[in-house]
Amino acid sequence: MGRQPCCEKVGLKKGPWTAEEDKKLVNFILTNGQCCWRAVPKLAGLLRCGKSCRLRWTNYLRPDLKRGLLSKEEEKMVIDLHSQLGNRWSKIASHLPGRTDNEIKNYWNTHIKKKLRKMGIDPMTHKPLPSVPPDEPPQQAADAIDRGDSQKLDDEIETTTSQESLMRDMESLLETASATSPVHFCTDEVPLLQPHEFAAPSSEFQTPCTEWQESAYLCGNDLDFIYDEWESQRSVLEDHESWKFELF
DNA sequence: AAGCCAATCAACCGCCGTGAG
DNA sequence: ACTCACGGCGGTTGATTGGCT
Repeated sequence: MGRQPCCEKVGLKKGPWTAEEDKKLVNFILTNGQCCWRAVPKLAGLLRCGKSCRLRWTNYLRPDLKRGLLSKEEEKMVIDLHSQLGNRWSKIASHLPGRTDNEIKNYWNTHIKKKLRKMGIDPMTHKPLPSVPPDEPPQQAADAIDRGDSQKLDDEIETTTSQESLMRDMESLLETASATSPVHFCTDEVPLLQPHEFAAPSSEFQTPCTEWQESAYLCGNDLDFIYDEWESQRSVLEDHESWKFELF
């Protein structure tokens, strides 16, 4: 006997969210806060699975989300945390305010993984990849020799040399990150947020709102209404304990 | 201009841990 | 102790976009 589906799938909409659906979801959550996700679509008038609503909110509509590529510092932190935690994206994301696990996972798979490999570092173990012995040129360089392609050969040598120096850079970078990171824990011991860490003073509470317009712009949808809603209902939110918990 | 391919990222799927009954 | 529903997580998929030929 299999598990019951999380919701009735018949007649539910799938695929990309429309601006109209976003509007409904945001309006509902701003008015009611986050309650039982299973009930959200019904109450908000959405033909979506509760899970889908939660995902849309946490990964895209939440007003405290940052947008755009990760900064150098964030990237360093992700690499460092990944070396300690592995693919525990939500744990990694919890150390990067405004970033979601999905975003970090995607960024890792599309950018960092590639970058580390290029530098001769195994992205899973964070150790040097099994390399070709120094006296044996890499295959591409060997091919260049075979073809007598001196320019290509120069390029390969240049690449190999810069890979070595990049790898040294990365090693020292990781050491620095480990030494300076405020995060100190072993693999199975992830610190929980203390109450003072998420109960933000009211001045900080406004920070997400200042970024909201830009987020709306960057995500391409017409989300000005969300910003307006957010502003107009902020006083309500400030009294809402669950919101404080979720946002900070 | 058109077709192809790779990169990107939002969204989905299915499993797992947890807590209530 | 057990079952079940729920939220959360990580892996994967697929639509879209941009670059190249």
